[in-house]
Amino acid sequence: MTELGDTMKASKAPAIARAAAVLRLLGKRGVPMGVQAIARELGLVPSTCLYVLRALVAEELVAFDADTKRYTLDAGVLTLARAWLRRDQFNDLAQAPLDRLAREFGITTLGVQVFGLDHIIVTAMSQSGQNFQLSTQVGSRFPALVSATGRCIAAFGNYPVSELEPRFEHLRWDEAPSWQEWLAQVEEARLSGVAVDAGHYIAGVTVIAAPVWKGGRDDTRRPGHALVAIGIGAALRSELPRLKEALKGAARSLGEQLEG
Amino acid sequence: MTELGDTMKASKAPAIARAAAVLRLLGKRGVPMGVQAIARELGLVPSTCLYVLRALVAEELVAFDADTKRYTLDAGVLTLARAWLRRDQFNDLAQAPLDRLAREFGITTLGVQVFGLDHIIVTAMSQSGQNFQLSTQVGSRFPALVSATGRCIAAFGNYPVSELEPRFEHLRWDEAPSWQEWLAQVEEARLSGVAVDAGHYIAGVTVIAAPVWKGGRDDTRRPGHALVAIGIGAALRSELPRLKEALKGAARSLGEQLEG
DNA sequence: GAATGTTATTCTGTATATTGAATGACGGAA
DNA sequence: TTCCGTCATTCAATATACAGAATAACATTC
Repeated sequence: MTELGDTMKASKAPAIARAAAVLRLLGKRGVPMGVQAIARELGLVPSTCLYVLRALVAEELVAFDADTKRYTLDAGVLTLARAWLRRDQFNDLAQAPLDRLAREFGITTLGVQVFGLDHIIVTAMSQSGQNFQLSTQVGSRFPALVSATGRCIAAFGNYPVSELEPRFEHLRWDEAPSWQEWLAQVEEARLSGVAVDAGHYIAGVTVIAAPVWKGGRDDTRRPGHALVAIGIGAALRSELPRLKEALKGAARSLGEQLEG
Repeated sequence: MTELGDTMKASKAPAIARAAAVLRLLGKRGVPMGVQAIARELGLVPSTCLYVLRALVAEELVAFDADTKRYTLDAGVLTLARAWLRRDQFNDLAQAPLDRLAREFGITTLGVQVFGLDHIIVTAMSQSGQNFQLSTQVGSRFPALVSATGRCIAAFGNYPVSELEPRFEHLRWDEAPSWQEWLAQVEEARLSGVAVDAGHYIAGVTVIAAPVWKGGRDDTRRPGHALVAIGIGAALRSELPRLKEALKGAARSLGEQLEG
């Protein structure tokens, strides 16, 4: 599409951009797809698409069913992911405090990695086993500015308002806040060091996020990660102040441990 | 290197083979690496390697530290893996019986995907929480012919002996069986429908593997998956016959459910 | 401070990956 | 059956990604 075209033309290895686009498409769709369908969707020439697919099959990143001539993701992607999980320092260090918080407060906690104003990816998760819990999966992507992490990124990223507003407009919420409300909440997050989403993103669910800076807090740089706590709003209310402090503390000490 | 050269020259999209090789290298090493080091290791020209890396960074599959000029895997690989896990039919269906077996026998169970005679990848795992357990991680790769899965693949894959022997020679075992012993064990697996490795691969540990055929057993095709049970040899002895039957049954019924 | 070994990066001609049209292969409709 | 549309795949011409040398930016060592 147009987005693919941009990343491709700039690069000196456009095949890689195409390959990544194919992998992501196959991941998103989930259903086995034929060459033509993939090519059409991505705006690729069918023959080129075929070569890309063949190369990916050779690498075991894509599986090919010779009978139906359909392609799907293959298990090779798992191997890469495992390697990443094993070596990511944030992930290693985050798991213990996330577990502790989840257990102590009976909530779900997440570690996320921030990709600018585009999106965040969940890289670690812990759930208190007791009863039902909201939960995502490791690897999930969310728009950067949504929910508590969104306010967190806005509050500590030093982005100009002109960059924030257009992105804000496109977000989906259960109970969307107004632009002015949101700005006020961002300002509050900046002052308190923790961002809160009280039922806006998902009705009845409170989300809290604290920024993590490599090597400790540094207001001149943008936080690369965040710790997130998710709980039922009603059940959380009395504990909220304590949880905010606990999350902020965990995020701070985690940041100080990062990068030696 | 030579292997990379082969897959590359055959392909009409060599950049993808290079990209995959870079990703795997970064995954294997775990440490951040510079352009030159990567290029040297893979037998690439530094400039080409640089372009590959830049493309991968643009796709968020590789992270670049501008200060140290070092590259590592990035979280994007996780997103792909998650997409794969969510829609792999074998994985979905395998988890429940794996959990059941793990709990009932107090062992670790695995679901694996077979890649010909090359290797297998662990795609699902279940551990009985009680005490210490041998365990791998989802995403791990093993040589195809090693341990119980190896005998399983040899027994049901209809491979000519001439293809098996050279690969067999290169395997690493705690207590390597002789070629003749191994062939006898393979034959036994063929007759009984389950393969057993009694302390050969890892001393003191018994591994059992049963083949899974899409759409039910079909001796004209090769099994694409297998269920594996891992337990301490001594603790398992009395239960072994029952476990073998249980694993075989689970593998059969799983195969029948696959592919609609 | 000069010299030497690194490193990452830019530059340029050419081998080649990409393209779009042509060819086959298939499946459903008439 | 024969037609038609759609599919995957091959092919030959050309735009371009790539290899290799040259450059630039470092550290380290003398």
